[in-house]
Amino acid sequence: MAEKVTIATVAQHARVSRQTVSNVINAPHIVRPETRQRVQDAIVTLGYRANQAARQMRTGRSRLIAVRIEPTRDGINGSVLDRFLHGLTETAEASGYRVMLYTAADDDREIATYGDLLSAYDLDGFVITGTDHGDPRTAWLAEREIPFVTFGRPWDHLQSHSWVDVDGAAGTAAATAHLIAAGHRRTGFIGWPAGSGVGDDRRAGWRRALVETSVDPTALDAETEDGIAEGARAARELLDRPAPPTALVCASDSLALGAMQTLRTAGADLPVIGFDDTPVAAAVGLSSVSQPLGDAAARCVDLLTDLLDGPRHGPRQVLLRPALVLRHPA
Amino acid sequence: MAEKVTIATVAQHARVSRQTVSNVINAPHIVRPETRQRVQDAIVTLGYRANQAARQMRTGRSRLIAVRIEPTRDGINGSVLDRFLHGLTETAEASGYRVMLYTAADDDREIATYGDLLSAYDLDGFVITGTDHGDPRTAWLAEREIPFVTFGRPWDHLQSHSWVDVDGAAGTAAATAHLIAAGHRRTGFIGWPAGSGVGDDRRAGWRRALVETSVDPTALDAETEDGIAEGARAARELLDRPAPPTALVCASDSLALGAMQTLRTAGADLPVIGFDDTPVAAAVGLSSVSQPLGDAAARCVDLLTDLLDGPRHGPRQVLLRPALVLRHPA
DNA sequence: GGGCAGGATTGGAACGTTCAAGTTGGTTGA
DNA sequence: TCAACCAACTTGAACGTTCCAATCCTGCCC
Repeated sequence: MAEKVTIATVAQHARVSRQTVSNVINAPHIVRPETRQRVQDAIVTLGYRANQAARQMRTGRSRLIAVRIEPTRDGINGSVLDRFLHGLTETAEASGYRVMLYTAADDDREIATYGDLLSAYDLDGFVITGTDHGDPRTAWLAEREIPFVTFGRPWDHLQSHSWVDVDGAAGTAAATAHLIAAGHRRTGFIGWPAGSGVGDDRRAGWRRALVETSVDPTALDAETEDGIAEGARAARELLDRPAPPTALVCASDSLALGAMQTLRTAGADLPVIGFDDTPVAAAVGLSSVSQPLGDAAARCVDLLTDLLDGPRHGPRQVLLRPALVLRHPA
Repeated sequence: MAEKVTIATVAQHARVSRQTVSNVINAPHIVRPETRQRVQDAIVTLGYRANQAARQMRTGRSRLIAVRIEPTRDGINGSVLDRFLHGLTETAEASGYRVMLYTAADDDREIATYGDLLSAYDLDGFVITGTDHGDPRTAWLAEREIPFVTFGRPWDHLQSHSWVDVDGAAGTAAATAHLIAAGHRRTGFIGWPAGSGVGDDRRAGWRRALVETSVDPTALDAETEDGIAEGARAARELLDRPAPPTALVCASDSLALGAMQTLRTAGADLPVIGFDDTPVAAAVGLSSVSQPLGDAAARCVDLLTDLLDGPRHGPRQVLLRPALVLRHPA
């Protein structure tokens, strides 16, 4: 094992003081180019790497950001997190940050974990996913002025903190417009009960697209909880109506998958478009609205590092457009 | 914001020295019970939490373990990582460790990242997934005596380091036995080309189950790369043989899914069992061999903390039995 | 040539913890 | 009676970095 190389080793090797080495690293512009070069050479030669713990103790900053890894929800939608985490880690690395994971069974314990992570590890910031109306977590963080970004809009006060989200309405609108263009004026929708921000948003996009072509959406709308069985049931119910839809847009791939099952057993051949572009959709040839998760993760890191490193400007928001992925059932 | 509470604050409050507080935390048995209680009360009252950075600087240990988050492979099998990570994080927390993520495009860069993580963050250990024959990463770590555990057997020298794995052969054997018990003596297998440790293992289980009932496996075996289309092709090829199988076991859910497609279009109704129990399998009602990922993750952490905290004993190995999840296609 | 401004560099101190080497005070044993 | 010992606790130093204040140059102007 090689000797431990510290800032002092580098200083000695480059015949300068510790502080000058530190300056080369943290404020290169105040060091004379000639000296800077000599120090940089020494750093490379010795393979020096700044010790984060020591830096952290002095500065109080850890260059660490925390993300919660959720106790795998229904599984079918869960795999979304994978891609998001990967994007997050990758972008964070590029900005000199690292990602730390944590879990929590509920909001209260999650908040307790914040305290722990902050005082024990000096965490710099948080990325929060799956926010709800009046989320206690964001309130807690905001109150203490701890930097954080949410992936998902706060549906109550849109401007109060930084967030990144995907424009679900634009996604369902695009899906609906695609079906209308293919001749399906009566495109139905299976979505979640009103009240969830995300669900309402996705329904709104579908509704908008229909209204734009002067079709009344009310008779083509089905509300149900998420799930394959629920989707199947809702599809059956829609087909039994007086003027059934000739195509379907769904708020999730789970619902869409259920709908496809109903259609197959009923021998009906309506096009269905899901939401989230999960692996399942790809596997069964289901068209779906795809969230740009890599981008979303990258923007989350950007907004967070903005809060951490950047000059003091208020919170920022980013709304990304999803893409429509068209497939043909096998 | 509350005043920062350090070990000195606690010491003052409990009328003891810093060191005694430190002892209460790290070596309680050497402190008189009475004093210990007083210190512990002070800790609770003040809400003291040991600063990791300071501890780390002194001890050289970070209580951090690193896991790679992979650049989402084919998606269908990828969602396995989610559950594994969650289990890892949860168990690590219980043992007082935290999980840090990293990415790397290839083995070389992964090794470079090890160096970075070790010298900058003083990482205590690594959990490595997806190991291959003669993996350069494990060699690098072993050479430097850095604690690590792999999820997946090293297929060359089984005893050289700690690992956790799932007994794939037991899984396919159970699946095959189940089908045989249902009357399918000619149970076929679709697996990957010989040479991959995991693939060969899964094939071996199927083969063993057949041989036990005196059926010759050779004519019922198909080799192909992983993928839905490949699975479909292999199934067609198997069905065209002189004595086609009456049931199928597959090395992955992707292959199984492809096989199911072929069977449906061919109007054949053979039972199919996949491997990994991915969300896709659950969605389409595919029976599958389920890996106990939560357990596996927990055991990984156990073995790693064993290496880190425990008394010096050699590497250990854990082989977990997978479970057969039976479903009925919708 | 002496004074001065300002950029470049330096040395001491501090962050919060644990290690190593103490100091106390009480008990044992010859 | 006093050395030796032990348990319980304390004190100073060190980990590697950055902050802060001080010092050293260098060139410029009068």
